[in-house]
This record gives sequence, structure tokens and C-alpha cells, in this order.
Amino acid sequence: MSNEIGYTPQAEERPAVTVDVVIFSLFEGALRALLVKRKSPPFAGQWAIPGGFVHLNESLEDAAARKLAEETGVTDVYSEQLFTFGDIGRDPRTRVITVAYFALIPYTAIEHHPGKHESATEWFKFDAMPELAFDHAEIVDYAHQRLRYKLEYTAVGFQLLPDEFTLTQLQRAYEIVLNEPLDKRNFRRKILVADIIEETGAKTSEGEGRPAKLYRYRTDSVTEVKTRRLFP
Amino acid sequence: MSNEIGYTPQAEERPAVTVDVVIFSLFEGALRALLVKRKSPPFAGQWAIPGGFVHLNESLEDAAARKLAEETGVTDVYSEQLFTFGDIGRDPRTRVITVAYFALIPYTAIEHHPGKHESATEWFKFDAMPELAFDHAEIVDYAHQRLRYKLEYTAVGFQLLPDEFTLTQLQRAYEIVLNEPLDKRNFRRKILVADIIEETGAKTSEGEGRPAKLYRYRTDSVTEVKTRRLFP
DNA sequence: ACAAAAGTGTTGAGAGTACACCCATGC
DNA sequence: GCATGGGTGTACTCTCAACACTTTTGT
Repeated sequence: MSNEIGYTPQAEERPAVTVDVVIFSLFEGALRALLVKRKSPPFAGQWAIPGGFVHLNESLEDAAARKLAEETGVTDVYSEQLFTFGDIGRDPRTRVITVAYFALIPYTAIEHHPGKHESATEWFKFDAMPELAFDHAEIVDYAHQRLRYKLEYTAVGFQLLPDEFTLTQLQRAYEIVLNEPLDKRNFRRKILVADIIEETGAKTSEGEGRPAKLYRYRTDSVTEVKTRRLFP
Repeated sequence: MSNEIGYTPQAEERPAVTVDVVIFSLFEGALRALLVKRKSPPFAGQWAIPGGFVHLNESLEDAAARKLAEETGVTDVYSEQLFTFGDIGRDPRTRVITVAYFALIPYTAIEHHPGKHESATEWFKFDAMPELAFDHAEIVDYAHQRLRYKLEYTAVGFQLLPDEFTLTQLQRAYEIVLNEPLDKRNFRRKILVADIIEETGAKTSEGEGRPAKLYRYRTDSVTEVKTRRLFP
């Protein structure tokens, strides 16, 4: 019986396992995700999130990092496991279970927006997503929801910004992801009291108006801070 | 090339996929998890969390529900995907990727504490866990942490209680899972103001002292309530 | 001097926390 | 009548949210 403990199923009974990565970045006033255009069936010509099969000699995190590097050229960026999608019919070829990840990369780390990889890639705003292959629309929606949620309670938002940034840039980033305007004085007080950023000592030189102080994210600060709980 | 989009790997390149379920219940003053004693190698004779291979014709949720029913006899209980563990050496036989779930069952739903299934099962308190097979200690720790976290911000805690309960029972459940004493008046006010439970109209008849009002969880209430956010 | 963006405090409302006594029932 | 657990209110503190003007720079 295949459900008995200790039994190893033969290879032909095994599902295929892939990783898919929702890659977020923030530039030109919008939160965007990187999509690739599929060259082969099924869904040839349709957009999909980057992904591929997990090799037997790499961990899931390694597979996700490999896909990320292949599509964007970046390494050492924030990424996190999102959810595993395994419904029976999600891939018409065969049973495929996919472990979805999401990654945050600062726009300053993106080398060439047109993909240097052979496949066509493009950054899409969330309000202008094309139709997606497989169940990737569901995966992207879930990742977007999770990003907004995480941003409210943790400090991962800084992973979308360059190493040095102004408080106005930071506030804009929050406003874009949370999709609501924020009060400047309250925002600044709250961020500064949280003690997660520090001044670099430098100021912006370009741009109009009064130069702004530059800040950096304090990596020694706790990224996940406790908020007030609901229950009980 | 195996990382090319559209390529389907041959069966012998595929990892095996299992589901493992951390099953929580609350009785005799402690939060407990159900473990099964392994009969076959590897780790024969050691305790492990219930799990098994995912069939090709069932979804991940179905596989988790099947395992849960096999070990406890219960169906229709709260369960949720936890995390997918896929490190290379986690199973010495072959590459095995496991999708971990956690489930909450009320003690009133447990039929016979000694497993009716052929395998030996036992409920263990968290401060008296035996050594576990594979990376199951890590999975159990992660599930425990996630349960405490979820309990503070959502109403899933009610899934550990019978359909009707008193406020004192509810407070005890929270105190056990959160591992801290709570103020009776503040607890009651907070729970009642949240508007997630309602009186059944009945009272307890057995037990010493003044009879207590019975409450039930309002299934029409929103289970995930918004708490005050940290940023910004 | 003026346009453009940076920077800065106070007040009122709501929520959280700490804390002690009376009530209903069984024996 | 007493032991046992159920049930109830208030005062203080702290955090959040709303809100407008001054400062620094480039042109």
C-alpha cells in the first residue's frame, strides 16, 4: 500500500516539482513583478512567472535563488517561501507541484530592464497584468497580498529600496505598496521611533528644492518587531 | 537542458513528495501534538509526525486530510499549509520534499486516545517531546511557533475547543497556548467586544461552584481581524 | 524673490492595563 | 454556612491620528 510508512514510491508515481518566483521591484512610481514570455507549449506565447524544475542535488531555496539569478542577474536578495500549489490539473502535461517564492529587489540592482537572458522578460504593474499561464495569476495575487501584509508588520520594505534613501522616498514606497496616502509627520516620527534606520550623514545633491538627509537601514535592528496583539 | 521552460523531466529525476501533518489538541491542561511510532526503517522505532506520500490523483489538501482521518478518525477540522521542507539530506533513502500542514482538533472529537489505526500513536506535551525522526523536530517547532502567532491575531483558537464552552475554559486555552496568565476582566471584555462569540443561552450543569454561561463561536464573524499595524 | 521639496510639535480621542469584590450553586 | 468557581467597573497611562507652518536650496 502506498500510504504505509516506510514505503518509497517508484519514480513513475512521483509528481514533478518546480519552483516559481514572484519577483517584485519598485520603480517609476509603481510596484512591479517580473514576467517571462513562454516559448514552448503549453501556454506558448503567454506570460508566466519565472520558474523551473527542482534539481535533485539542490535545495528548494537554492532552486529559487538559481531562477532569480538566471532571470535578473542578481544574487543575495531577500526571498521567502510563499506557498506550495499542488492542485491536480494545474499543469496540463503531468502532475506538477510548485513551491512558490517571492523576492524583493531594489531597482538599483536591476542591470538591464530588457532581459539579458534569451527569454523575453518584462516588468508589469499590478493594475496592468496580462493573462498568465497555469495558475500563475493566483500565485501573483497571493504574493501581492502577502507583501502588503508583511510590509505593515515587518521591515522587509527596505529590501525594495537602494542602500541609501531619503525619508520621502521611503514614504513614497510605503504609499505605493499600501496604496494609500500617509501623513508626513506621523510617518517620520513612527519610522524614527522604531529605530530601524540611521542617518548616513550625507545629503542628496541633485533634484530641486532643499537637499534631504540620507538614511540607511540598520541591519542590526530586529526586522520583525512585535506589534500589539488582538487576542486576547 | 533541464532548466529550460517547457521541458518535462523524466520520472527518475523527480523527487518524492510527501505531506506531514502536525496535529494539535488541547486537553488535560496542556497543548499536545499527535505522534506515531515508526515501524520501518529508516528511524524504525522512533516517533514521527503523521505523514505519507502524495498520490497523483489527490491535491495536497486532500492528502493532508486523508492522513488526518487515518490517524485520528476526524474529518472537517481546521488545517492549514505550514511550510515545505526540501533540504537534500532530510530523508536518507532518497530525495523527499515534504509539504507540512498543521491541524487543530478539539479534544471532544478525539475518539480513542490510543490509536485505533494499527500504528502506535500518542499525544505528547511540548515540554516532553521525544526525539523525532527526520527533520520532524524542526517541523514541530515551526508549527508550534506559528500556532502561537496565529492565535494572537486570528480566531483560530476556537478550533481547539468544543462547540460550546465557557469563558473560563476559553481563557485557560489562551493561557496554555500563550504560556502566560491573563487578567480575567480584561480578557472577558476584549473577547466580548470583539464580537466573535455569542451566548447559547444554556449554562453548565456539572462541576462545582456557580454555573457558567455557555458560548459558541460565531461562524459568521470575520476570523481574521485587523489589528493595529506597526508600519508606518 | 520665488518655486520646490525638507523638516518640525501639539492636542484630543481611544485602547490597554491594573486592580478587588459580590454572586450563584452544591454539599 | 462555607467552599468553589462565575461574574462585574473604574481610573490611569499610553499610543494614534489629525493638522500647518518654517527652512533650505536652486534659479
